[in-house]
Amino acid sequence: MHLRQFRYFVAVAEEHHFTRAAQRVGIEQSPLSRAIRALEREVGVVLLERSTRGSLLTPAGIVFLKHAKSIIKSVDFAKEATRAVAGAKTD
Amino acid sequence: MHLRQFRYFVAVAEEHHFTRAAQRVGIEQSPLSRAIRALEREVGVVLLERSTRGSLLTPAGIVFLKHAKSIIKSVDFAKEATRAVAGAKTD
DNA sequence: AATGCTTACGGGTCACGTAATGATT
DNA sequence: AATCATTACGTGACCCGTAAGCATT
Repeated sequence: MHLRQFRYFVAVAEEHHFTRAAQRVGIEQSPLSRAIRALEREVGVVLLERSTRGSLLTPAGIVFLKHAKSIIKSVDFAKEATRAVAGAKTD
Repeated sequence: MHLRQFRYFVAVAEEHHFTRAAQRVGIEQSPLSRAIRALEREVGVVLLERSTRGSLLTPAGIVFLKHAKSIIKSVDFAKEATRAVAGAKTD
């Protein structure tokens, strides 16, 4: 499970649209579609309801989105906090 | 940043020893060493103090360890919660 | 036909294992 | 010499982009 997948999923969830989400994260629709499928496979749950007019979150997807955003923030914060400690030591 | 790296790091941090940590996570010392180095490079901080008798956490490593464990738990919980919602729907 | 997502294929990067090397006791 | 960690090298898996395909409006 790569953190990249979390960011990809958040983008699709917020855009309701693979094409726009792909532009937002800087890749093409095709690899984005695969990445989301892989994520769904890993979690074992369908997170998005695809249609010809875009993609909406399933109830499970809504739950996962909340967690995913929180985890991304946690990771960023972990890095910052760790750097702060190291910086405080070396400075 | 792969979540695997978090698990690897926790193993080394808790074992104070690359060889034992490698056994614990099911890979060899060599790739484990590289993975930890890559993690340190990505965070931009030295997390472990290596020696011939093992490896101990730096102050920054101690901080990162706490966050890493928390994040791993969060990810596991996110999956469980998401599955629970999906399960509740289909059952 | 147009839009949106998915599958097929080829190429580059990444992660692993084995083996050799470096460093400290 | 023994122990612990780090490069060196080759192989298999993974991720991306391009292109073709399928479904719905």
